[in-house]
Amino acid sequence: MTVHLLFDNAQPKRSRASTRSARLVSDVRNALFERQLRPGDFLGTENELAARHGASRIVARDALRTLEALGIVDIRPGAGGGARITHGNPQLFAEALAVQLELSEISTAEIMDAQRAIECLAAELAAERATREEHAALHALIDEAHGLMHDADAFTRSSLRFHLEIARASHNRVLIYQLVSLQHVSWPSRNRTLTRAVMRRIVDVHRELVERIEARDSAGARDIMDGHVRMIRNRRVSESAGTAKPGKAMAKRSAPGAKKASCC
Amino acid sequence: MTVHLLFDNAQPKRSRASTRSARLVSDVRNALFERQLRPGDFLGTENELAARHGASRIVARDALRTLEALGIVDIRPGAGGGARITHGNPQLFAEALAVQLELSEISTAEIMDAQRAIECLAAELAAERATREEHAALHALIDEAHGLMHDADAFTRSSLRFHLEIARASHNRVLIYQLVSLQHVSWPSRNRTLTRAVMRRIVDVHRELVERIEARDSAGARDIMDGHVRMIRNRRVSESAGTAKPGKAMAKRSAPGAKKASCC
DNA sequence: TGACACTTAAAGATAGCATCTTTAAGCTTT
DNA sequence: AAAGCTTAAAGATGCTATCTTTAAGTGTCA
Repeated sequence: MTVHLLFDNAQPKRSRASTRSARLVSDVRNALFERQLRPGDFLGTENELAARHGASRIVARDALRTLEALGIVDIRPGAGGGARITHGNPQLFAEALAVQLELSEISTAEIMDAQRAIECLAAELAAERATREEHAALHALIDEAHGLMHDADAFTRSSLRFHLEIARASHNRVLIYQLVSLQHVSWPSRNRTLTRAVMRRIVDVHRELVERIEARDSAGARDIMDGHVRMIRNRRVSESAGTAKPGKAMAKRSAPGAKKASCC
Repeated sequence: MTVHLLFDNAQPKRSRASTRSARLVSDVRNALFERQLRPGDFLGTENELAARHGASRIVARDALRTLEALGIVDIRPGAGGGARITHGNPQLFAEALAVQLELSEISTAEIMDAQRAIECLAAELAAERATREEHAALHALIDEAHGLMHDADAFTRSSLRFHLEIARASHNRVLIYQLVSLQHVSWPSRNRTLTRAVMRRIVDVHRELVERIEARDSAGARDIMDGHVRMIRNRRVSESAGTAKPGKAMAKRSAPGAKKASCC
């Protein structure tokens, strides 16, 4: 793997790349990509790290805060504590994507298109690979949604779980990670303009989708999912058209005298 | 947006969620999702943040290290410096995904499947939306690759840029972000077992792909990309089968006496 | 225009206290 | 003697305070 080589020239501007803590972070990350460090390995305590690098505790602390935020290490206080390399944490990654999409001011349409790509493949692979247990789980979620048609919010959440379960049935963790991320930014958790008729149609489509998956009809599953997500996309886009995002005009360049933070 | 609501119950264990710096981070992130803070806004200096929260400078410093790692703020020293909300940074997000995939010990096959989903949609959308300039850029990259067939490494890098250019032509930034991320972990930057015949076939496929894109044939473009990425996937999987990853057996649980870091 | 000093703010160092967690010793009970 | 509970000690981060050094703008004066 030569991943770090690709990243090294993408460091923040200039100054931050040359601080001692940034170098420490870089060392750890490179060691990780070179497989010299593996999940679960003990990295050291603040004082050990500082001593090993001939720096003060502040430097080690800064580096650990960064590594922690990147989801690379897990820090525990107390005897036997210290920093350890974590096992993966999808949630954290989902958050990173959500933040970046927010900061980049990306439109709902773009997000939903990407979601379509993920979900179509998930359906396709689920048809090829889903187990009997996963088939049963999907049926259970359909029944659950069917029983929640009186509560639009609960119905939406159940439907969200259904889509996620299909990704699980694809047995591809990358798809799961990406879907979790995109759902976080694209699915409103409440008050959709959701009529009873729409709910019924959604349940029908879900049911048909599971039929194709059980029949191991990957092309059919993909097609149904494609149409389904396109429908969702169009609903979302027209909904968010009302609550138009503040355009770039509001996001003033950081000129001298830019808006001061009144909160935080 | 109610994104933060979804995340709040996904905080790290327990201890770190209740520190002063973690609360400060949380405040800023929530303000961001609630649109009280926008890219470019000035957040304050270490001392200002500390004073505003009635904490010491170290607390503000810890929080800023975390926010910086999350790609939320940009910090500059000197007069007129301090912390500002960044505009999006795709690179940083790509890195986050690369790290998580590494830590989760995900297989090449999983990554390449996900990449197929992304690239197929990119091809489809590129066929619908690409401009004349983007058509020209694609042609230029094909010519470039054609002239680099004597150098397998350079050919590979050029080919990588070609795929990325198609994502750009899709005019969907989410697809671009995701492709950049996946390429970082899936594409070897050198010494593939790349024969002249394979290179020629790749150039041919790329050329055909651009033809379909120019003809606005989205289904055709998707089909070609699908087959192309499947081929790449199979090559990668068989290549990585030789250099088998160290299995979970090596990643010992952080038992007392787990491997000590010899580096970093 | 260019060199130089001044100001601002982060980077880094040092010392110390506070607080929380885990470990382990010691005691009790069965 | 073994199991379980209590408690004390040790270990590590959390937080504070103060200081020096370095980097980045800004303005001044030649």
